[in-house]
Amino acid sequence: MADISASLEDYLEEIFILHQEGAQVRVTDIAAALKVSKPSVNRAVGTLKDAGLLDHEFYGTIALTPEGETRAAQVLRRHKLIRHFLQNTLGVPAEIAEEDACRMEHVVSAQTIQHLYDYLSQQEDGYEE
Amino acid sequence: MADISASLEDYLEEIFILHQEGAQVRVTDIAAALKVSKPSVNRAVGTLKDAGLLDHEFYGTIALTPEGETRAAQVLRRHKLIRHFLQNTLGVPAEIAEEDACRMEHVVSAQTIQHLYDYLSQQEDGYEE
DNA sequence: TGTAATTGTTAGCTCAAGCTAAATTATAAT
DNA sequence: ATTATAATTTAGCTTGAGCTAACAATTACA
Repeated sequence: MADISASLEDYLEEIFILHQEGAQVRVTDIAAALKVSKPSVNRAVGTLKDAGLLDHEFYGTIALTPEGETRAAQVLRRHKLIRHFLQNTLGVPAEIAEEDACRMEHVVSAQTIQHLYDYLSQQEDGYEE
Repeated sequence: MADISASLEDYLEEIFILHQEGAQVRVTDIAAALKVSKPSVNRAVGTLKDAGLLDHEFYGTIALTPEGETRAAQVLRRHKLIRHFLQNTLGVPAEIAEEDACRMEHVVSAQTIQHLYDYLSQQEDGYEE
C-alpha cells in the first residue's frame, strides 16, 4: 500500500466520481474535470496503472481496479467528511468548505479521520455517510 | 502578498521558532530542525529573501523582515490552533495531532481558521492563543 | 598566528507534475 | 471508402524542491 501523491489521489478520486456518474471514463473527461491538459492526465494514468490502481489499454477507456476503487473511495469519504464538518459544524460557507476539503483530504491522517467521524456521529444530527 | 509554497512556509515558520528560542539563526540550525540538507536551506532562504520575507548576508545570519515575521506568525498560529482542536476537541493523540497540524497548516483557508477559532472560543474551556 | 574543523555556497543531478506542439490512432460524416 | 474531426499519445520543455560532491569562507584553538 505505497502512498501516492496528492495529485495522484485527485486523479483517482475524479475517475471514481466520473465512473459513478455513469459513462465510460476517458482521458478527455478527466482533463476537463480537473482542468488539466490531456498529456498530464495521460502520464498520471500511466503512473496509476503501474501502481496497479487502474486498467488502461492503448487509446482505450479507463477503469479502476478493486484496489484503486478502495483507495478512491477512501479519498472521497475523507473529502465528504471534512466538507460536512467545515460546513455544518464550523459554519464555513459551502464554496470555501469545498475548496478546503479538496486540499485537506490529502493531508489528514486516518487516525484523525476516525476521530472526526466519531465526533460528528455523537452530535445531535449525526453524520450520515 | 503573493502566496508561498508549503515548503517555504515551513522554512519561515521554523526560522521564527528558532529566533524565539533565542540564538542567532543559521543555515545549519534550520537544516537540522527541518531535517533537510544545507544546500536546500540555502536555496529556500534565497527565495524567501527575494520575496522580501527575510534578510541574509553572504555567510551571515538570517533574520525575518517585519513582513516575514507576520507571515511566519500566521503559519504558527494556524498550526497551534489546528493542533489544539485535533488534540483537545477530537481527542487525537498528541503525536498524530502534531504531524497532522504540520500538514494542515498549509492548506486551510483563512476563512476556515476564523471559523475554527470562533468554534473553539465558545467551548467551555475556551482556547487561549 | 596558522591550521583544523565547521559552516555556507555553488554546481549539477533527480523526480514529480504541470505545460505546448506535434504525431498517431480512432471515430464520424460525406 | 475516403476524408475530416476528435481523441490519445509522444517528445520535450519548465519549475520547485529535494539531494550529493566539491569548493570557499569563517571560526576556533593549539
